[in-house]
Amino acid sequence: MQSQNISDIIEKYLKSILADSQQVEIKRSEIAELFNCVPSQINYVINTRFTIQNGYVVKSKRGGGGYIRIVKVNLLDDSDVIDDLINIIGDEIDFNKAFQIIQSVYQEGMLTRRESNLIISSIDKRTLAFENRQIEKIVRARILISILNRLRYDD
Amino acid sequence: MQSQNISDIIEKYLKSILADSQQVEIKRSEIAELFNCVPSQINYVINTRFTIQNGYVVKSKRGGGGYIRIVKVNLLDDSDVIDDLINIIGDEIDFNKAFQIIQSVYQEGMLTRRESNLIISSIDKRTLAFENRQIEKIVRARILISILNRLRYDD
DNA sequence: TTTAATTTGACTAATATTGACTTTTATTAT
DNA sequence: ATAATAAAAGTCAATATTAGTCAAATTAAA
Repeated sequence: MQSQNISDIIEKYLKSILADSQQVEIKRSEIAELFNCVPSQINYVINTRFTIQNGYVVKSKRGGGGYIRIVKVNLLDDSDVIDDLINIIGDEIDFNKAFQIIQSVYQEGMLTRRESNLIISSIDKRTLAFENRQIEKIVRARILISILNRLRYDD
Repeated sequence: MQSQNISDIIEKYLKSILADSQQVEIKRSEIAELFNCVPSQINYVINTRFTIQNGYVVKSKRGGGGYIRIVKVNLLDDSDVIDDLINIIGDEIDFNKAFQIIQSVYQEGMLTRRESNLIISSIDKRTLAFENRQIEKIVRARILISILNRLRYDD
């Protein structure tokens, strides 16, 4: 019923492989042919759905025998992870990126599902919609950073 | 059997589907065509009849393969307490009042201690400090309301 | 009559798709 | 070894495909 665009379908395909193994290696043109799309669409899928915020690292090689490899990474020490994420966030951040960050923090086990949902509510577009589009992103970054910093210590 | 305006008819149509399943996913333009109205009327119907107070959560995506999904959620018993709190908050709120509200929601057992602390981090004065003092309060009110609305239902 | 609800459409924003062109790497021919 | 060619993947901008917003116009209700 849902996700009828090719990008979502390709995403699901790749993630179904990643459910069983730590990484997946593809040949761009083969996947493009398999799903009847242009090769650059594979890049689009990777750039929008397999970012580091999402917990994936991508490596590729051109030329004969070229490939794209997507590796699922577990982030190591919580405190380092938090530093990295705060750096990624910077001074402003859009909702999609913020969502991905919360998602990966959740997957790290640093937030419960309920906590994640509450945070997502607090930073979503409707909540932070303003005349000034930039303020929205700035506020979102501040909230997120504040919460991540709060996760550095218990109670 | 009165008031057969298009909005009511569309509402009934969607609710008849929701009588059988937990959610309905539509393509805005298709429904608009089906009922011979402009696409934005679908937004009107959703905004006026499928709100969280009524027990619906709406998610959508634009672009190719876009959709609008309406999900029926179980409202928890605290839903009218939440109504009251949202009224108290209004359009803006200072930190102290917000803190009290979170505290009482915590004492009601609707938030864990950790959740409360995360929320407080996200709305504290430093997080929301702005040139304009009023914006701070407005943002705080929005965040708080958004979180309270999220507490109306589980998962 | 006054107010609230509905309808409409022009404009905006987000997301996806496509393809021409570029860059990198490997292989083959000289 | 070196140069030419082939075989990948990358980039980027144009276009297409949705949904969202907002306010004016219209209609219904009080």
